Amino acid sequence: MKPLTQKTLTISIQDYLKHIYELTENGENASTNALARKLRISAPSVTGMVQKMASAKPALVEYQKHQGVTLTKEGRRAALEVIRHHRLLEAWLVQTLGYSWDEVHEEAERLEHVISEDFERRIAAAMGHPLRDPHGELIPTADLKMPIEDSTPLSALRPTQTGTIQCVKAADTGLLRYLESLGLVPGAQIEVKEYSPFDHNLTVKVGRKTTVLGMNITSKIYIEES
Amino acid sequence: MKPLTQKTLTISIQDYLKHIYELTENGENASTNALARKLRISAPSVTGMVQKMASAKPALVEYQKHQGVTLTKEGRRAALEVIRHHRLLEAWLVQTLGYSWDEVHEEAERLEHVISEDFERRIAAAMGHPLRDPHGELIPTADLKMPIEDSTPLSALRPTQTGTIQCVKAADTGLLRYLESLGLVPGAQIEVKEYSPFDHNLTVKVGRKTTVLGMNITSKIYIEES
DNA sequence: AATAAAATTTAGTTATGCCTAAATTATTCT
DNA sequence: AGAATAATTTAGGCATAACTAAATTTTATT
Ligand SMILES: [Mn+2]
Ligand SMILES: [Mn+2]
Ligand SMILES: [Mn+2]
Ligand SMILES: [Mn+2]
Repeated sequence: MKPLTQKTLTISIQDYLKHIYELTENGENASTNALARKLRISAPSVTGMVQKMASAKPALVEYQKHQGVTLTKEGRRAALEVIRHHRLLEAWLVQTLGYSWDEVHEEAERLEHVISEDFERRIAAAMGHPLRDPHGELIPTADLKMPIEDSTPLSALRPTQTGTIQCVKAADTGLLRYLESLGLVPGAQIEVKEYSPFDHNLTVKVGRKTTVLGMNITSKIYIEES
Repeated sequence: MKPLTQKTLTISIQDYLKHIYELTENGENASTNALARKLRISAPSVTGMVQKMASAKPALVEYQKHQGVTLTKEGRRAALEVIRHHRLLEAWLVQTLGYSWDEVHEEAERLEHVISEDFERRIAAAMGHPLRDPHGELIPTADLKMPIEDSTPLSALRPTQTGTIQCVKAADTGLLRYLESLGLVPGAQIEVKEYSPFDHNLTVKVGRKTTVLGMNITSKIYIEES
């Protein structure tokens, strides 16, 4: 009874799609090696898999030797499906089971591949169809469109600019805990106080705290300017 | 960082363990063919898998050619782990997402293999450590002991005996919906009115309804006599 | 343009977990 | 007991998805 258009994809393929989406969405090239690093799989294994995904019945990716892959319409839809599951699950785990934002990623990573569309609809409805996950990342809509993100990386701001943290693009537990301890969470008001050239450090005021942040961090925090 | 005692078992092996537990718990012999039928896997495949499970590092089953398998202490623990996940999940899906008792089984069947111990603890705590799932089946305790079920199959009762439905051992959606429509759900008070020998039908009064039930059904409904 | 370095692909293996067909063993019937 | 039947196991394959080592192609450097 499963629709022919949405033949069930293996967990591996779902993971490939998700990571290809993330790479290409950031403007990066989804090359074999980039994917291999991201998926923590050897490059030859990735080559084999992308070849398979390219020659699947409805192709999931377009693939040119030595050029990396791009998602087809089918592949993009499937990727957004997985990402929607992941982000809804993260929101659900925080809202109903008291997970903290640094604990949800790993759990969602496993659940995203096995929940039914019914489960997806139920948690979305129970939460009132949230727009963002606990890290502030946009949740693809039920019809699998990715809303447009209008925030800018903190790393692009300069002294006297102010704004609200919209989203933190990170999954690492340690980093997330550190950011939380500094008050760097979605919704927080910030003001850029200083900029050091060469090392690109930013001195940022959050609440009554002032902290110096390196590019490693400022590139992952997205701000809606005010 | 995963404890050596609880090396992660594959989803297939978890399913084998669960089905072996269910067969042996009901006093049935967990023969190759019985398992093959229950798991909907060919008999040769089952032979291969039980051989593997028997020669695993801490053996999960004891296996004698042509004699079927029994669980080792390790295997039993692992089976109860999966069953605890399944039943807690069913309860959770009903209590927090409004699933009906006939919808939960399939979803729990997939989730049971991927939730973390942390997730398990959180849903158990959130529900106040429930003793039974939505079908009334006992949930193994956190330290993986199966509580003792003292109810008896409805099929063993005779006219004038009364009791409360404790549990319905069924997963089939159609059957569960039918039983619900008759009020045959855990907690319902029933009275046996008539017994037809040879076909073993029972005429049962539930609330103000009276129904005739065949062995197929009465053997799956468990009663606490009163 | 030639060479060195990096990225990518091909070739050949491995582990899981399933399958069918054929052989074997156990059980039941005459 | 001997034959028929049923249950079980062995043998040989296949699909998926990983791996390493070696070959190839592309890109960067001199
Ligand atoms: Mn995440
Ligand atoms: Mn979905
Ligand atoms: Mn169930
Ligand atoms: Mn558990």
